[in-house]
Amino acid sequence: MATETQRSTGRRRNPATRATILATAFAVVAELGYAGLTIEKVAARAGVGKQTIYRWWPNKGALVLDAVLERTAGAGSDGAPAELPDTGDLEADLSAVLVATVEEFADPDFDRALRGLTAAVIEDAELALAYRERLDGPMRELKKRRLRRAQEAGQLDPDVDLDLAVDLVFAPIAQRWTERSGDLTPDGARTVVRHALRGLAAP
Amino acid sequence: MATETQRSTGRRRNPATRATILATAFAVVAELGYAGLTIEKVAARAGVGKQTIYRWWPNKGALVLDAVLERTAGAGSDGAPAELPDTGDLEADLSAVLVATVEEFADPDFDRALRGLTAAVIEDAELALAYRERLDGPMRELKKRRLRRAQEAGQLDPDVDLDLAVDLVFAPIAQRWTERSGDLTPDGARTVVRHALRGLAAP
Amino acid sequence: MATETQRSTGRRRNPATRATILATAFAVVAELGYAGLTIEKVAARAGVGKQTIYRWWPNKGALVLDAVLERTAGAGSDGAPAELPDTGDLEADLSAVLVATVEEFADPDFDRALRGLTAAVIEDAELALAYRERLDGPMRELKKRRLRRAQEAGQLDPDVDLDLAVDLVFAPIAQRWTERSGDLTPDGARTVVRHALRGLAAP
Amino acid sequence: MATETQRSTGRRRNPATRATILATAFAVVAELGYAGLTIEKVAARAGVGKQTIYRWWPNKGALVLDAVLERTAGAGSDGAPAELPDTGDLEADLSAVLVATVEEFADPDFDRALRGLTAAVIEDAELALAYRERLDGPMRELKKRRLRRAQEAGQLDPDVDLDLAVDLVFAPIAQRWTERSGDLTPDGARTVVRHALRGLAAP
DNA sequence: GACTAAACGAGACGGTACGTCCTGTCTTGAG
DNA sequence: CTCAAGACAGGACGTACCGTCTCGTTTAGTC
Repeated sequence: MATETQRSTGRRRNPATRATILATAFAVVAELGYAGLTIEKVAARAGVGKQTIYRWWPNKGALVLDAVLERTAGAGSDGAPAELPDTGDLEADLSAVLVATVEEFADPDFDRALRGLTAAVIEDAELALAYRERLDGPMRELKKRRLRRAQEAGQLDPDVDLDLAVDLVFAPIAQRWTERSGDLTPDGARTVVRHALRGLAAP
Repeated sequence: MATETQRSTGRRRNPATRATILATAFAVVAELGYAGLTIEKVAARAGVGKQTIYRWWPNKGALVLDAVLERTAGAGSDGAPAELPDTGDLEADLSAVLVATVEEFADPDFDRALRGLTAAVIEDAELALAYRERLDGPMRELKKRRLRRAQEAGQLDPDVDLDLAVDLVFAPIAQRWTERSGDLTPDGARTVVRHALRGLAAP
Repeated sequence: MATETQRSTGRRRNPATRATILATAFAVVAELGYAGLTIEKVAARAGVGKQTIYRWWPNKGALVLDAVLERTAGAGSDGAPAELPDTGDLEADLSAVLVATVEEFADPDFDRALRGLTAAVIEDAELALAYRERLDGPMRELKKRRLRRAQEAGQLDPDVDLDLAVDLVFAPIAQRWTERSGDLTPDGARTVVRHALRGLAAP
Repeated sequence: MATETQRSTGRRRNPATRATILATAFAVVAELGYAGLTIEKVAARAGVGKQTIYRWWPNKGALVLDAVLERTAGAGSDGAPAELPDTGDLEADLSAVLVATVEEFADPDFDRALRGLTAAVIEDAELALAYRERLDGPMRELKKRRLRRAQEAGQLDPDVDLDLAVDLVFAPIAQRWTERSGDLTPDGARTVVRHALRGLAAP
């Protein structure tokens, strides 16, 4: 569902159709949630035959993953941002990123769509792999890059594993979102970053 | 779905039926996952009419929550453990708890059942509330109680919010589980605890 | 469902309950038809337990038969009329009876209730027997009595079978009702009687 | 349920499926009666999805009507007989037709199927209309045609309405069948015809 | 007056069927 | 070869009733 190979002959895949389907899928999952999303509904709303969806996506999860990817990639003018901010102040930079995330969660459409995708990912190991490779992975790479620079600057414990560092900084807020538990505010985010970084600081 | 008020007359609810349904629901979600769980399947396997399930649980999510609760409550002899270990060594105590969690995740049945419940919780706000009150809440209370004692003993920053502390210690491992990302090993758990506590320590 | 033997001891059957159930059953079948009639609905509307209905009637058909019987019996002041009119003018007398029948069919409640009963009777041989014995039979006896007097007075072919005579006079209108085919008017009824009697007259 | 308009595109209705469903429906109603007929049972026995039945028939009644029609139409090699017998002897001709009807009633399958249809027709006014137009109507037309020739030949009262004539001849036997009352024998049929014709004869 | 037994309301229960929705596949004609 | 349309077998949904089964209460009789 990631890279479709080019067919040699016959009518080619219509990119506009692909875009319509993904936009419709996003809209449906945003409105009705993952459980309420149906291939038939997407096909009907997109004015597309069911087969056209089944031809290119193996299941709901793959479709929603692509739909969310298409939307997040389209956010920046030229796709995803190439780099996290680096002002030299690590705490401020990470706080800014986390605050941005919190603000994204505040958009009901994005919230519901991402909840749908996450629900699918939890149960479907194969989809989880795709999710990590195509959505979470690139973002995590950016985070690690920023943290590596901090580590090289001596702001972080040189022995700490960067994946652990990412988890410590970002997981608490993510979990509050999934479980709708703690407060999901900019201030809450900043407090998390402060303590997480204290735990990762050079001893 | 928790406390049903007593009806004045008529035949009473059969507790054995309730237990059978919950046990069957757990088995089904453990075997087929949340998406593969069907009220019809549970009814058929439990030898019960569908209406008997719909009479007492409004949807799949509520049923699975009760099924998981019934199972975890039944784990200890007298229900849930009243208190987290307190040897005086905070890091060791929390590590023990997190390692136990990691080991629970290793049980495929428990893993799939909990994944099912979590998937439902992510999408259903009402269920999320019940989940927090009945499953997550009591456990979090225990954790906070242990941390409060440490805080009073001067082992933790006296200004830190205990909910934040819980999140910082436990969220990273939880997220690794949902996203099947980082390693879910006892050693990984211990490393998380070490750095999280360093971030929460008295300055 | 007809004659219940007296039990030696214990609480007796409440006749008011019986009446309420039958009245409710009639109302329900009049409103919703036989297919829409439900023991549960009757029980609920009558404010009665389902078991109380099942205790005394084996099925919907028996209940509806009793309900219709109760209603038709209650029509006359002292129950069913003991005799058909006998003015000496056979054609006029039979026309009067048939016109009365046509007018009964015009009452929507009675129409629907009787349709319900008839639908049940067509499929249920046992109920058909009870229907003949308790509803159709007595009425047919009255008709035959009137025709016998006419036959003895030489107004009818002495060789004609009286059951055949009843069928010839009354079946055409009955069939128009069941099939909603020909016109169900007093004039139509009178025309049927005229030709039927011509076919039964002494040669 | 009679004439489906042609759709512009998409897969066409499979006529073999239609035939299988109708044959199965006839078999089921013949075996279990109308009350015992279930869309689910028909679907299962026919190896067909329920939706395929609901797509083309709005309810049990319409299905059974089509099933009976398909069967009776398929009786003759080229469908229904185009004309009633006409030997010049009206009484003999009508007797032959009625005797044939009585013999059809003797076939248990046909009897139960037709009882099912009739039960549905009694309660459902819309179905009754379809029944008259598609089953009863054509047959009645044939009967009227035969009677009209007799009327023109001076064998019948020139003033008598032909619909009344049909009712007088055929309703008595039909009613005996529905109510399982009088005898349903060839001799009984002949006696009915004799007296009915006497009542319709030229004065 | 206490005891016994059935009638009665209420409603849980194992089932069956309803009519609808969706799945994933297949077929048809148009492009 | 793609695509929109839509038929198809299958299966689950959540609801409505079925007829049976407790329950606790009420009402007669019998002792």
